[in-house]
Amino acid sequence: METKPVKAARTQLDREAWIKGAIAILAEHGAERLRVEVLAKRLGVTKGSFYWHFKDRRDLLDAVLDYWKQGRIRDIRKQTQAEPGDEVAALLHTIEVYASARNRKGISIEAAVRDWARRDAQAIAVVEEVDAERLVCACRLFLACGLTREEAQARSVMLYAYVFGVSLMHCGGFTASLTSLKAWIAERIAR
Amino acid sequence: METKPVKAARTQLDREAWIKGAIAILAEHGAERLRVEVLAKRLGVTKGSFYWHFKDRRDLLDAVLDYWKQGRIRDIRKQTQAEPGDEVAALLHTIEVYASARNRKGISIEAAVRDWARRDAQAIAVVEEVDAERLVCACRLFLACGLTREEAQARSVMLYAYVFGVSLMHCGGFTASLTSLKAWIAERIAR
DNA sequence: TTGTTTCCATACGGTAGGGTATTGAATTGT
DNA sequence: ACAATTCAATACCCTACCGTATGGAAACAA
Repeated sequence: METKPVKAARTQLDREAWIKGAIAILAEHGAERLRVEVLAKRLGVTKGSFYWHFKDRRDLLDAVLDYWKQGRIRDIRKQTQAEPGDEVAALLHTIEVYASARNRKGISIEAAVRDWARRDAQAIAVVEEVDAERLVCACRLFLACGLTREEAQARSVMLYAYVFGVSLMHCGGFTASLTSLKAWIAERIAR
Repeated sequence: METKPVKAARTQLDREAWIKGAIAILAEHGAERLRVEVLAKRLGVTKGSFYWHFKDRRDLLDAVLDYWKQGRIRDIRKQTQAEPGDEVAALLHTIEVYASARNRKGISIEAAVRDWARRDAQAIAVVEEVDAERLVCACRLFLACGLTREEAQARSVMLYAYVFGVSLMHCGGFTASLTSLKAWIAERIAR
């Protein structure tokens, strides 16, 4: 159920393979438990290999952060480009992406990075960059809907605060109607 | 700057003193780094003492969770009792509490527990109980404002998702107007 | 006074993990 | 073919912890 050494038809490992493995552990166990020996075991090698690709553990962590940042910014730009008239749909889609069950992995990574950013300076910097990109892109969509700059900014902050917040809530009592509740909320934020 | 052994005029340590120290570490470094030797050093004793008060580390963690749960539920009930007509004020006050700079400690603990609840079963259970209490209390206020049950539930979820989410965002670009943005958002959620 | 209880210190064994040094094997270049 | 490069295994050392065993000192009780 865990730590399955992916002994598959292995070619050599490159830096990116290590980073992807690291992100998997990050999502499952958090940055604190992202250890090089554990990661090596998961990749089916020993840490002797790790220290050929990376200077030390910190080097890996920085690489993970950078990799994540690039991916986020790419996705955000893609999600928020909308034909005139489709802006609300793009906003609703953005909200839906973060609530979607098929995006569990991405949400786990997001949560892990954000928690990481509560203590690590480098993680803070990366999260700030990604958040800035998100807010700018969402803001552009709201402006295209004819809102004032102030309201567009406020709604952008509200949108992302909501999607991040709801991902770490445990609303067991409301589970029955949760889907329709979320739809109601999305409408109130985006429209 | 850290790990200052509080060697103050020490009486004996009781269970609660250990729990309070543990919560301080939890807020600063997260549950993962809440270690008994570190905690003991912070309290100016050795772990020999710890294992007199607690069976093991897990025993401490459970005690911390229970202590936090009781405190949260007490505060929530206090914050959400409002005279008829003051419901909106109570809701706005609730939002403000979680955004307040003078509540940094409480917010740190909240974030640490929520991250903890992404892996630990006991933490999940506690967060579920606390969230349920929060949602019920907020819902009651919204209902008193004359909203439908559906809308009251949706707004409650939105309220708490927002306050938790905004606490872990890094909206550097919008810092200038952030205060007024938050006020706008609070109005839109509570009114 | 003399147990007894309470709280803490010391010492110990055990595991996990970071980082280094060295060797070895496979691939690639010439 | 053979040297250089690339990637990985092994063997170490060292630190941080968890948990236990045991002893000691102070407070309290008889």
